[in-house]
Amino acid sequence: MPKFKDVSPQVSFPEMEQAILSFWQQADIFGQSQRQTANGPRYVFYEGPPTANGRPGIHHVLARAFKDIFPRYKTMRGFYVSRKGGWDTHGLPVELEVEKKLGFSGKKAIEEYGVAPFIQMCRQSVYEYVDEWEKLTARMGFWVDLPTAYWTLTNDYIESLWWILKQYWERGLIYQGYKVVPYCPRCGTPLSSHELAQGYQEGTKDPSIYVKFPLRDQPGVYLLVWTTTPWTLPGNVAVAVGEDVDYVLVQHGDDKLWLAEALMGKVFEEHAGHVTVLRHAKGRELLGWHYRPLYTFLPVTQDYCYVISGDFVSTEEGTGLVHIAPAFGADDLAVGQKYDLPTLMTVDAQGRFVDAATPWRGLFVKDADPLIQKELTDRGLMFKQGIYEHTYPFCWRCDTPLLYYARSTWYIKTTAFKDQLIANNNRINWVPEHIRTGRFGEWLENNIDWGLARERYWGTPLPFWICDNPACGHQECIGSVAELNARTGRRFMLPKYLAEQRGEWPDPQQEDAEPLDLHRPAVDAVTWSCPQCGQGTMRRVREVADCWFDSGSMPVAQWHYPFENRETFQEQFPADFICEAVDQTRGWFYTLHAVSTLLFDQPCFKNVICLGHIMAEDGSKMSKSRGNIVDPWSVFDTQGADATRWYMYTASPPGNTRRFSANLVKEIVGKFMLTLWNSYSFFVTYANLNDFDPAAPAVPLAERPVLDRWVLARLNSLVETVTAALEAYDVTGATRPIADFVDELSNWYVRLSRRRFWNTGEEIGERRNRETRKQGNRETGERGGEGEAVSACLPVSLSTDSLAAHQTLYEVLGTLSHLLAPFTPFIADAIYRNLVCYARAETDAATSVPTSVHLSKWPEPKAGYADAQLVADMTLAQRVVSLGRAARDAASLKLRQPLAEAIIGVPTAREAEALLRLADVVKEELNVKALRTVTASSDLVNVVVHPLPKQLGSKHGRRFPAIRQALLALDPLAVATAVEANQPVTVMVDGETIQVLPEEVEIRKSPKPGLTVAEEAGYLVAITTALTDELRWEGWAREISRNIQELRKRSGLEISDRIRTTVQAGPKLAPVWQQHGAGIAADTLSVAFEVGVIPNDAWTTSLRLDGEEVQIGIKKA
RNA sequence: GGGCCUGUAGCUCAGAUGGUUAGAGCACUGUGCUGAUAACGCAGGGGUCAGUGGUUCGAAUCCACUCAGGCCCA
Repeated sequence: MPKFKDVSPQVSFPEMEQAILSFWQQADIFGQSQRQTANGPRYVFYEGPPTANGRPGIHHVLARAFKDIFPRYKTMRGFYVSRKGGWDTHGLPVELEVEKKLGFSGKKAIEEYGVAPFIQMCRQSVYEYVDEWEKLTARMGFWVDLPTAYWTLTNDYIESLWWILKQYWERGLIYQGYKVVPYCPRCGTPLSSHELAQGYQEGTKDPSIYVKFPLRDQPGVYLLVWTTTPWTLPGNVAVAVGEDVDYVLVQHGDDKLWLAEALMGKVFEEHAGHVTVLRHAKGRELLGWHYRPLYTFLPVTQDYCYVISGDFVSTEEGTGLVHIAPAFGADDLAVGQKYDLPTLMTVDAQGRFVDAATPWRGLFVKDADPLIQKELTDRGLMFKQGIYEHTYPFCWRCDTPLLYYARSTWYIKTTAFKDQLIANNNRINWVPEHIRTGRFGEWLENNIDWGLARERYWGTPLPFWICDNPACGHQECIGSVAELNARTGRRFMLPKYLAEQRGEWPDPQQEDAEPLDLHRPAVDAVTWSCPQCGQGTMRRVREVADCWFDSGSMPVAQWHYPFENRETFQEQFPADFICEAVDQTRGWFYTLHAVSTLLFDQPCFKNVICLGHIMAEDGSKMSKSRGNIVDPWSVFDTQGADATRWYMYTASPPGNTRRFSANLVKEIVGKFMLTLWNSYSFFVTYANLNDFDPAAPAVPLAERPVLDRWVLARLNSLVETVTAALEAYDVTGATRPIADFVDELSNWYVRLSRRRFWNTGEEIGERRNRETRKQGNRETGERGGEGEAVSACLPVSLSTDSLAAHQTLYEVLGTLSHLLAPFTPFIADAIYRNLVCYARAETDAATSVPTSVHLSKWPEPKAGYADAQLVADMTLAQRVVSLGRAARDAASLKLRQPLAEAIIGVPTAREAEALLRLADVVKEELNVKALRTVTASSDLVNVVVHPLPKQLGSKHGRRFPAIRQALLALDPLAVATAVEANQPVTVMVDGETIQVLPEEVEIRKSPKPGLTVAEEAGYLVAITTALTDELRWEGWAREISRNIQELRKRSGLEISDRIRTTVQAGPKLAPVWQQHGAGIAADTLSVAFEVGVIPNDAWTTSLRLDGEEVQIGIKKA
């Protein structure tokens, strides 16, 4: 007879996981799972590429844990899921890391060092932690195809990006415009947001000036405008107001001034009493009013200098009228683009006024501030001036105040696709849902063109070449190496990634070809003479692409589309599922969406899980400086990867931030992992003892006891629930029910069914089993006695009842292993491989059972198992049992002592009936001989009428309190009797007759004094406390059994060891031996049970029962 | 400064479309059960449901504002 591998309840999950890992590796289970589904329908997952120039942290484990679920699940449903890995390699963080290593600060140092060696170091730095990433990925059981991963730095990848840009270029979607960046005039370089964050200084003093802008068509009327940067005024092109802000026109001296009403007090604090309000107006009434430009240094062709609307206008400070200079502010530039206003570049790259700004030409802008203030005062346009203290950014290197400053740059015209972006977004299933209209939707609504260029080194070079003849300026976009060859007449060849890595390029096959790395500086050296003017040279622009463009293009570029893999690309686009943390909404999620919408007018992904961030256990941010980082390895090594994953799935909904610590994972081990493991270990122990054969014919469902049918009904609805939740990408909805099920499996099903597993073919457990067995047989009889046929072919050692128990638990555990496979892939496979593979492989090599749960099929619900009524009834039984235990506890009656009767009161007759159907379970659990339900009129209980607010309140609204009063005023017993008879009750309210239906009130029974009861919300259980001798004897027998078991355990006996038992006690105990001796012997595997003198070499124990000393001795038989 | 999210017991989290006694687990105390369990049961302490105001017969739940934390954009 086949046996399962023995399973100890003591388990080290990390060790178990290591064993499973090496099995997966050696049998290539991941590969097999893909090969066996190769012809299946496609399920597409995109890996959001991490950057491997840092160590993976616990937040990466979070994302990878969620990513892993759906590919595994879909594979089990027969889909082919390719799961190409990916690495993000370009970008400023990499450069900064290398700068730090080299001790550099700033682009000047890089240029002096040399761009070529610099990017070589960048290239090396991105591989630095790849090993560690790969190890962690494998250890946590995230199945992703890393050997074929895409790398954004490969020439193939870059060529695909060039192709995309060329598509955009040809459709006129790429243009040169301005972008406002924080800029250090001394270093001559824009600062990244990282750098910016380092240099904020509080208490910075700047001028605060209020300037009068004269209205063109209303002499003597001015817009009062406030600014802290006088030097930006020559760049002014508009004044913004808030449409819904209240403005006033006030008379001040000879001037009429417009400003926000809310700011009058502040602005006129020195002039209180000298101001008269002439007019009120909403901001929108001012829109379009023109004013006379303060300065006209630069030529302007379009309409400008009028009042526009800006949603950024506040009435916190200033005047509520905001000076707009698109060259010197991001809001300004955005609103300037919206209104097609000119961008007046009055300042040069060193922060000095340009020549056209004649009064201040060549002057550093900050130095010009006082001169401008004086000039405005002289012209009578200065209303007042002062000093303003605020927090302002400075250059972290040289401490120079930064200027917000428009730089020429390249844009992708995403705004032209705003409607499509929004429409496509509405086709995406976002988890959590609010992201679609909230964070992401808002972002799309306020879409601005994508600033594509970065003035850096390590990135995808923009493939734009411009003729250096200023008179010509011819521009071209190159979309492939072939095009580059056509332009230059050279024969460039792109080194392939692997060859690149090994230094094996150029390819000896193509010796005449010229290897070209598409990165800077090599690509910068590729020039040709201008086909347009014939005089200039076509030179590449110096910028590289925003690295978000790299990753956002991965659906195309990971396949080197369209140069290769055209079919694969078609098959693998769009993605069914992606998953990253919320910070990616404006990052990867957006760039994927934008690239795809502009290129194909299609959403790039159909379902997306957007994860919240991980916090430390105390809710603070995890950071190196706080020293509260949790190392994933430390958790994997102590608690295991399954438990870590399970914690992440169940702790909180995916979109929420979640706290994390090894302690919280430990809780999962105790509560979930071990509970499951021990149910499994329990099964294996007894299945082996009893020579259970999984291949034996199944006991028909109808013949299985109610407990079996209950757990199978629960299992069936669990399969439905988990499947439906996974289809909806609801991870919490899939996992929490599994956790609940495991708890009930262990603490209800297994606990109540234990004795059925003790049946080893002798009369073991006979006595205790009688009731359960009887029930099973009774039902068999009712349904036509099929049990006979089944019993006939059973191994002699297993009764039908015991076989049913084994088969039921076997099926439950097997199905559970499948349901758990996507979530906790290790324990799932450990259970599966032992229960399903191990025994079969020995006996029946021909049976083709998949060798891993990850190669097997997702379970289907079995309609025949469904039994909602039974599940509901059992819930009621559990509630009653819980109350019954409380009642016993209150009476200090040990559970081991059988009692005569439990009296149960429930609110409805329907529930009373259900309870009687489950009487055996309840009696067993409460250790009582009989069960009785009581009605409202019973003299054991008082009844309280509880009008149900939900029903009555929603029906009668404001009259509910009066109806409630009226109901409570009636005789409760009369109401209760009516309700139990399903009759309505009539009450009078305000002279009106109102019928209250039975379902609109609840009858709560509460105990009359003197009973040992427990009561909750109208459910009550009372226990009779009187003991007869018979009951007492039975209780003693159980006490003795328990002591013998304890002694067996203490003596180191195996569970299956037989013993010889001798007991020694006074005559008071004689009836116990007479009536229960056989039972005690059976329970304790005693082949001999004697009353007499205890042998010297026996293990012994003693106890007192009702003052009587009982000596017990056992020996191994 | 703006947008989105979060705030319920010491800790982690549940609390359909509002319904009158706000729940579970961990931890703590007592007690019971157990030849599967590192478990489990029962009982106990522990809550101004972040705050204020509103809507309603009725608010943890809906609305407004405020406070705190997170993320993104300025």
